[in-house]
Amino acid sequence: MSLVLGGKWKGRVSAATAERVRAAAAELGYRPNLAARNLRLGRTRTVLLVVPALTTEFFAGVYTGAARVAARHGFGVVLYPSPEGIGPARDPFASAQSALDGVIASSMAADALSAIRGDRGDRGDQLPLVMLDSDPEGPGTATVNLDIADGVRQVAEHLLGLGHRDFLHLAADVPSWTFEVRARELAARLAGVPGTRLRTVRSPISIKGAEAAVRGALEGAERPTAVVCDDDQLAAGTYKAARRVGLRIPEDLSVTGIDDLAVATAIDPELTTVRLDAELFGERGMRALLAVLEGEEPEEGDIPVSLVVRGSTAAPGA
Amino acid sequence: MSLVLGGKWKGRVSAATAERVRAAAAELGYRPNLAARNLRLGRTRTVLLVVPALTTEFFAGVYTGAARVAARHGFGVVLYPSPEGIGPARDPFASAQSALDGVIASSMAADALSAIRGDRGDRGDQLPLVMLDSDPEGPGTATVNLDIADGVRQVAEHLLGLGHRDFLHLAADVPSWTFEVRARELAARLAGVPGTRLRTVRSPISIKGAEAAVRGALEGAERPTAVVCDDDQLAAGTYKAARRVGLRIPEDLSVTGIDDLAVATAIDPELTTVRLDAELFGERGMRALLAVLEGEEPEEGDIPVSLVVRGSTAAPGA
DNA sequence: CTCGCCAGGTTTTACGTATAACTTCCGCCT
DNA sequence: AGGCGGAAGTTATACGTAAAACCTGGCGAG
Repeated sequence: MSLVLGGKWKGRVSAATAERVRAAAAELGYRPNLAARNLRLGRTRTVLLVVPALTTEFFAGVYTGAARVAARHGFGVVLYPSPEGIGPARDPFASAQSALDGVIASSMAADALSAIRGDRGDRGDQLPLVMLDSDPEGPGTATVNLDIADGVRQVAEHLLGLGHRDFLHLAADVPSWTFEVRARELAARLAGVPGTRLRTVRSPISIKGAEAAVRGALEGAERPTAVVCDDDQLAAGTYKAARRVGLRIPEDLSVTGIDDLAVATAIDPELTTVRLDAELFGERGMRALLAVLEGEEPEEGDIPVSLVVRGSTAAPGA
Repeated sequence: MSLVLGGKWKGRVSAATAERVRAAAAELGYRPNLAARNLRLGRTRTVLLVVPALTTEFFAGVYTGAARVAARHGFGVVLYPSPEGIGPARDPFASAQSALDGVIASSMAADALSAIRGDRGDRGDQLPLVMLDSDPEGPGTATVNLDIADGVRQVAEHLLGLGHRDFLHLAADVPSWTFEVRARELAARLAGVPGTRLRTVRSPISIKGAEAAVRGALEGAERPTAVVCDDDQLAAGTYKAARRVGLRIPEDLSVTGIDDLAVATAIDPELTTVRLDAELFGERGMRALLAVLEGEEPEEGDIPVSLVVRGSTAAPGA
């Protein structure tokens, strides 16, 4: 019976019988029991996606992309949002280990990741692990990254081209490789231009937090002419702070973001930002994991990003 | 061995032996095999959450709340975003049926729901189903609702109190009980006040869509003084349309939303809206499902909502 | 002193699947 | 005609757990 549905009955069962079996299965409404199948096969066709928080469009997009590819291959994707979202579920990774074929994890889920690493360190079992947005030299069977460095370079290029020289980097206060890259790349690109100035302010990723964090830097004569934000939410907070201190965007202050979330076009003026294809990111992550499971080489190369120029950037003092 | 870890070894195994077993299990790094356990017990401690799309903060919050309660009871939550997000995965519900203990479904996931209903109709197996935001008289073992009617009533009250009489209802063009309630309740509340006018415009739930849909209604002398939106995203679109036609908010036009998403405070002025506690919604949904599984009666009563008055509403012609 | 009972421990079975191993039957070649 | 090979079909086994069923030995009561 499993032969027929499994599809590999050539030379084992006659075509007529196969058809009879199919008819009978349909008649009785037969559905294979997943638990039994998983037990027998020793694999579950389920992967774990570890994300920092689901409450952001970005990771919702990553999930959607990963789930789409997964479904195409008969896989399912379960989520492991970081503990602060779910509460103190002790070691859900370890307890679910036998129910997983692999893991995809964002480097932004640092806390969850350390739990995983700890567990894997204790014992020998190596569950395939694909890291997203993470140091290629770091842990993980494979790494899939967005070409954030290129995005930051494009932002710097754009602002320099408009004539800006006094920059403020509104950085996400989250310890993650992807944010290190943004800071490093921005500094590197600006270092080549004489007469530029680059200051940095850190903020948690939220509109309110960014507004509070950046406000002081926008007051007084020493204020920058352009604010480069690690994220669209930080940019939205910058809008609010600018309004508070009486600065017009883009006339008095240029602002850029990264992500191209819905909020980027909800605010006025619409935000110049770097578009990240979250769904493609998820797809690539899942494809990489599938490749690892098949024993193949994962696709190489970072995922390209693109600068979307909107109304929040202009020449300084325009 | 399973006895000790199961916790019900009183009168079966001596305390000393239980301790020895525990020590040995820890030593060997023993982890129970989930597939085998599920097969043996005939239940999986996994529930399916059916949502229209994950790319919205709201359902991300619902998931977070549901997952939190689930984790506390040793349950996991897997997602079934509607097909358009995932692609044509045939009948994932049916195929995963044996791997589920129950289902929580939003009425907004109409397409996915019909698949579920169809499958359940064919056969006798009744998987516990908790409906969210849905007609209490409709299908489902239990129903958990937000008190949207009360929220709409508060919005109407607030605007009437400010002196508004000419209303536009920007309605979500999604066939769902929750949106029917909003329309019905708004009309009912306004029907009691002489001299009021209520028009309706429909729009898909997106900023761009709303901007295009509402723009025409804001031009000309016949324009309303207040726009009541089914959702914060629709409100954000209304902001953009208002700006296009040169209307100031709130001086020329009052706008209200529902949800209290991040976008509500990102836009300027901040949006007067009805706060829905998405996480609590998810928690209640999960608790109801757990109650059903335990054979108990689910908690009664709608979840209260609250009007958050911000800067987008004022007296007409202020 | 013997029987019975019960705490404490060991063996057995079933869950539903996938597949290896085994049986049966028929036709064809030598 | 005998046997041999392969197609078609049948039976057996293992996956790892939970729990029922089944042993065992010691102690108290009659």
